[in-house]
Amino acid sequence: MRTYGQFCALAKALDVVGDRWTLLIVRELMLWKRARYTELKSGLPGIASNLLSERLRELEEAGILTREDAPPPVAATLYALTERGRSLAPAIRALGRWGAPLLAQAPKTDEVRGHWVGLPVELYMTDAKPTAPPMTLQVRTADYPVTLRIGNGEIESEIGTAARPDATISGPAREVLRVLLKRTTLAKAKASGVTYRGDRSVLARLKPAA
Amino acid sequence: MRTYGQFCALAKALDVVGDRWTLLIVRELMLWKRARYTELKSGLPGIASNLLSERLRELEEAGILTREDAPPPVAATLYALTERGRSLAPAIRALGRWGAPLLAQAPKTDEVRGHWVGLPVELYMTDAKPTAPPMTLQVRTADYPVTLRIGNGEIESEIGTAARPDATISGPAREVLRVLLKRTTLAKAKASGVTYRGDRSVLARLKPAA
DNA sequence: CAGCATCCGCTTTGATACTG
DNA sequence: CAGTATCAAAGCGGATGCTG
Repeated sequence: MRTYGQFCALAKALDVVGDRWTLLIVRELMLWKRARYTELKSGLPGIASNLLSERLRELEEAGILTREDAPPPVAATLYALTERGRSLAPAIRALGRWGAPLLAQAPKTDEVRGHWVGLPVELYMTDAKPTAPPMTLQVRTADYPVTLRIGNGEIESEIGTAARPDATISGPAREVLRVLLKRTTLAKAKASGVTYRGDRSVLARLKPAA
Repeated sequence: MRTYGQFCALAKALDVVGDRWTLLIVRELMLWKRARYTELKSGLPGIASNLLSERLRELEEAGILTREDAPPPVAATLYALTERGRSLAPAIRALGRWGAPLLAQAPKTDEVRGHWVGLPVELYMTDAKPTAPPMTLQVRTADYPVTLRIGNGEIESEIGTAARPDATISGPAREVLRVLLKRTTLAKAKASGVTYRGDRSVLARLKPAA
């Protein structure tokens, strides 16, 4: 491993997570909680297969993630963050907040994944009615579905479907994200292909966090 | 410039500051406020000269820093962060906090620069007596001197000497840093070559920030 | 001397192919 | 599906040279 060899906390952090793709792999694991190799690859468009496998090995050695063999029926390796890995959340949040304004000028050719919407919603939005009973919003875009659980003042995102969501929002990921982040209204977004079914008050519970 | 091509705030941030050395250059500019090329290079041991010049050009294009020619007498280029560049502070802080535990196992061969102590002190310490009049601590290590101004609940570090500091701490950078971060006592540090002259209450004003 | 630009050998990354 | 193998291209580090 190439290191900076500097007695500096920032340099030490970059020694571990400063390589290309590394923080994006951590992002994927934050969203997936537990993911298999191909799921990670699908969320990292453009990564070379050998690079992903090399990074996963380095991150395991650094104690950022663990690999565990799934139980017999499916026979696969599952990757998950360790506590140390999850503690990267503040850094990812800070970098994400810094980078968010750049999304406005993002080229249309940028790759989008439906499950990415979970990250900004968790990072930038909060529960507007912490004392109300928890609600569930199902997000459906082109690829993986995402379930948002809003309650107790917190928002959690999880990849997958919910049994009985209070509402469902569907459409192109970029437009759906704009609605969830309150960058546009549902009415305007409908023209861009966004549809919403169910309880409108779920959407009303999303509030920008400071 | 190589980009990830992902519609994701984190990826966008890494497109700009994810290259090798880039965040360390920003760190240097946070400490120097305004620095010339050779000053930057001295704080980035190991960087190739052409890489530094390339990164500076990229960062200027990205609006992270500006370059201005110093007034005639000295004829040099001065680099300084823009507001956008300074807004990377939360990200650097978060990454630094994450990396700090790794310093404990840092090899003795790691490079150290005296002015680096300014960063952790600004990031992790706070003014224990916000209402007391401001005080000044002069830090002297092998290379550049650093002035710490403690007052109004804040700590500011600046490279350079103060006219009449309330106290002066000198010695090897690593040991001085341990004293300032309260990882050891002044008495114990004296055995490692740390000396302290002046008002002891300056040191008492440094308190770990949460 | 400050601030690069050039050249060269080495390492890392990217794209694709291949295997249990 | 979950990687490993291969190889070309790009990036990096170190040395050196150039220009005010």
